[in-house]
Amino acid sequence: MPELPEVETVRRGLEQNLLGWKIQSATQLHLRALNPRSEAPLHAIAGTKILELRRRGKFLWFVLDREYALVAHLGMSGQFLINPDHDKHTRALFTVSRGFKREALHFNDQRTFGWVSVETLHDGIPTSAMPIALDPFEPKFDQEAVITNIKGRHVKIKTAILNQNIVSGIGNIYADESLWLAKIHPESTASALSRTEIKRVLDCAADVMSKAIDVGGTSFDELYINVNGESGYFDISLNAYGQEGEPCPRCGTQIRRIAFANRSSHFCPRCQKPKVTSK
DNA sequence: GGAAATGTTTACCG
DNA sequence: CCGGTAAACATTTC
Repeated sequence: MPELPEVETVRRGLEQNLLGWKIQSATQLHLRALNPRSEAPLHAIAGTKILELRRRGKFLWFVLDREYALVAHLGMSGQFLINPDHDKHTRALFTVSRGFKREALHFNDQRTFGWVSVETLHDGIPTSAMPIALDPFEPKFDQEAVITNIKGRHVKIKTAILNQNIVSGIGNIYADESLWLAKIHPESTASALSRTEIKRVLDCAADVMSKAIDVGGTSFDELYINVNGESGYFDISLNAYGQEGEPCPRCGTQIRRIAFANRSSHFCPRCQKPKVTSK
């Protein structure tokens, strides 16, 4: 469940189910399941208690009653499942307990781009998330600074908002949805946009992701589900992403799909006119 | 068989 | 060194 709203959905699910629980065992089952930059083997967190579940952008971590935190990035297909009825693609396995209760927490990941790691915290942030920018929902998110940063770049606006070092949490779905809502063409040059337009994109991103969180994120299939296996419902609210050929909900013009960085961009050719400068 | 899929890292270039 | 771009990573499905 990969973008900010899906990661937040997982964070809430873990929080509701496992806060205060003890991690009895932590086992790595796949070579790539542990981030190479992990500061300790996975079993180093055995015996710890889960105090807090935190998130920045797409990074998720368990605060424990020990020096180390359990950090996770879901990549393209990672998921946390509590007592699933299958072992499909389980890359790491945790046994958790509270009193006499005992449950299995699976980290599953079909495409193995996701990972877990054991890391120290620095001012509350794990080492691997240090270079990651704040996401739009953090109280200290400095929108003015982000606008200035984006305005100074000679890249497509979509590239800028996907850059996790500028603003974190936005992925391909919510980038397309944010730009559609803001009426900005994904290939517009960032520096060619006004501060007002860039602000609109950021405001729309927060708006879209907030609404997605409210309904449990976007689930197209079984790959993107909550810790209890439930799907999110935001897919029915998508206006641009995956809507090629469908009428734009605003003006009726057919949504167009174009290639973008080994993937796709979806936009309304009438509502979203490109604003481009060569250099 | 080719293309595409909700992500990040790395090498490479000017 | 910097900013920017493109390929690579792995697996599955259409």
